[in-house]
Amino acid sequence: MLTDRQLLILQVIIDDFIRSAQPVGSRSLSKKNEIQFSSATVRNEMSDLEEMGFIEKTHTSSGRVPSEKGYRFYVDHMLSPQALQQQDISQIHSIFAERIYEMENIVQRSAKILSELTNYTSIVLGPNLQENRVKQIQVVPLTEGTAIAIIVTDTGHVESRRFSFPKDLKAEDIEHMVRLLNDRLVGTPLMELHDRLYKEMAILLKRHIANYDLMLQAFAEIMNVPVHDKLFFGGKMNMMNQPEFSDIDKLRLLMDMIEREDNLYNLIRPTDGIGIQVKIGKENENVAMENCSLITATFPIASGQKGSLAILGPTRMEYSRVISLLNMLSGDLSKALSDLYGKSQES
Amino acid sequence: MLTDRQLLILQVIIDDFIRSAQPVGSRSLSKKNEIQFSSATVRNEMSDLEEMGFIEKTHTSSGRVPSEKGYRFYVDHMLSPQALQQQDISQIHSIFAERIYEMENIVQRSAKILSELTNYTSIVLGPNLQENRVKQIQVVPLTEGTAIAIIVTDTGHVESRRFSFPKDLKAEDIEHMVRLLNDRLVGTPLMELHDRLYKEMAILLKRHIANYDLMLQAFAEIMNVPVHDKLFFGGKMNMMNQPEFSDIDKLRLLMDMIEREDNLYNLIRPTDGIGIQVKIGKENENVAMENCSLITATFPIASGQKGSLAILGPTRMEYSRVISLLNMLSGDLSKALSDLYGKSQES
DNA sequence: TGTTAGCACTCTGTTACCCCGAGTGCTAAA
DNA sequence: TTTAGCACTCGGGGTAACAGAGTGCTAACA
Repeated sequence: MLTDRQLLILQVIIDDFIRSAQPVGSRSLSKKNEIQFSSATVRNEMSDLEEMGFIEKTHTSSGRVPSEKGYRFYVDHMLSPQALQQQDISQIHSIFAERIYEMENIVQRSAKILSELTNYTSIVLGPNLQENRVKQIQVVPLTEGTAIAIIVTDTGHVESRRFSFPKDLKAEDIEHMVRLLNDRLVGTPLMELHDRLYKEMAILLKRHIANYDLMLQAFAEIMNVPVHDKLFFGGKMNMMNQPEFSDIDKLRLLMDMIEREDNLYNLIRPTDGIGIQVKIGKENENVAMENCSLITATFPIASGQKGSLAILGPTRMEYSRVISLLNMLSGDLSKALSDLYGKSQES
Repeated sequence: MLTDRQLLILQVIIDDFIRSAQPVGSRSLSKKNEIQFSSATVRNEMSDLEEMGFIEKTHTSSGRVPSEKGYRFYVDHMLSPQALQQQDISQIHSIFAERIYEMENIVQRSAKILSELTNYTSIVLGPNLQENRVKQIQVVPLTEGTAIAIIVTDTGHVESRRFSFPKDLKAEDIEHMVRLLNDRLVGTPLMELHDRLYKEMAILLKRHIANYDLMLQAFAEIMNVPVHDKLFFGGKMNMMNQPEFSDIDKLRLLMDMIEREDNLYNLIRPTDGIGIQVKIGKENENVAMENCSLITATFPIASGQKGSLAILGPTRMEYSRVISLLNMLSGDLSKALSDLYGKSQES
């Protein structure tokens, strides 16, 4: 469909525009080493490329700019997997250099490094808490009427909530209850906790504990873990440096969108497959992101869970580099998190 | 020093400028109801006020703008404690409407509400974790070579850290160690934990536990709680809406400064006294904040600790309203957190 | 002596205009 | 098929003109 020469020209146009953010003209193209024909020839080819919709003009007599279709084609067919610089590689490895045992910590550092390497905004979604299983439940009395309930999961996540209980509740009742909860609920995924508490435990508790309903209610509330997981960000402000957002209104629109986390969550939550997904401009179906591309890497974590890793940048993004970085980091993360999570499945 | 008329004019100028962000001219002033003299008279007075340094011109023939000295005078001598709107009050009370038992939760909500009410950026610093005392230490084994250590403090804060230990360490050894730690360390402020662990516990552990040094090292790391506390933000992006930051470079400078949390921490950490402190423009001694004022409210929490609550806005800030809001909220927070903290001191 | 009207002057922001440079499309020649 | 040449277009930068808002000063007034 496209001649070799057209491919070459398209490639050079996109590469150049990604670097400079300036429309690319025929004359400047013909001066490049890669391109041996005169500007007139280039002009003819550009005219064809424009007709096919791969590039467009910002006004009648301006240079050309890649269209979304152009970027799409570029990403689908013209991306040569670019070798990462040694520097980048060692930066990424530095995340895992220290022996870290907390998922949150690793994930947060990943987000930070990724945003620093790319100068874009990074978003990381760790494994789903909801699928964590209860490892141990504990209650630590704090004051006369309050205590801390602590749930430790098999992956080492600790969830704690303070709650109050009627003052006439006896300490031994609480201990008894905690024992019951542990006997019955260890191994339950957090997502089922609330239900099982009400359905299975209620009867059991009724039999053994006075005032069971208040306790039950307290616990039910504790065990209502948030519906979706925390997103970790890196370089939230980085988009400020992109010339496409020198207009403060566009910037505000985007920032507001980023802050609305549930919205963003839907955009990057793990998809069916594993691997890299690129969404360009309007493909994101969001006005605030019309000038943005979102590259998401979904990676497996032991026990069938998935994590994802995303970079939000202008459509004029360094696709090749970002994809290489994401591929590399998602591989490493996959291993590191699987280590944390997999090991603990044994027990 | 200032005549009544000059006071009046200064007041009106500042009020007007705070509202409109536009330089105020003599003609528009003389049209106001409060002001009964001609524009010429006003001009004479403004000339005097400028000579005294309370207002300044942006260029030779522009209207006047309050100077930092002007704001300072306004804040120090002309602020009439403004009654809050019922709406604001109920918004603030809504923070405490539900019975919440987590400091973090309350503090985060406070920051959010405060930023929404003011359209500025709010920063809240909760009570110092370092002064929390150990209530209970627990270890939950996770996999063969790793476990979670959990420290619960008297205020209900839960700190957890995953750590690894040599595989040949016996379960009973760990239990033994935990018992020892609890016997000796309950009641210790977190800030002393690390030291005491090394100085007092080392000898003790040596006597009772094989491989004590590895365990000790693991625990020491866990108990290294971060040096200063987490800051909670509300409306980080709100400054984008202020006309003084329509220049994206100024905005970037400010945002970078906000992200550098340790820097900010020094600006708002509790000062000697209790109450409201206003820092205007260059008084903050920070280039990024030249056009900003920072209002900090420091409030007491039971047990001699302090919290602080700050609003970062343009120098052209609604001082009166913000101060009223801060006064009110810091009172409520003081009570609420004291409740959480005070009660627990009993035990 | 304090207040005010009047006037000349100053500065900003907007609009209109011009011109240059960069780019295009088309045509005709190689 | 490629290229040189040329007419045309558009944006951006610079300048001039002008209206509007404001000031400072002077002189008159109460």
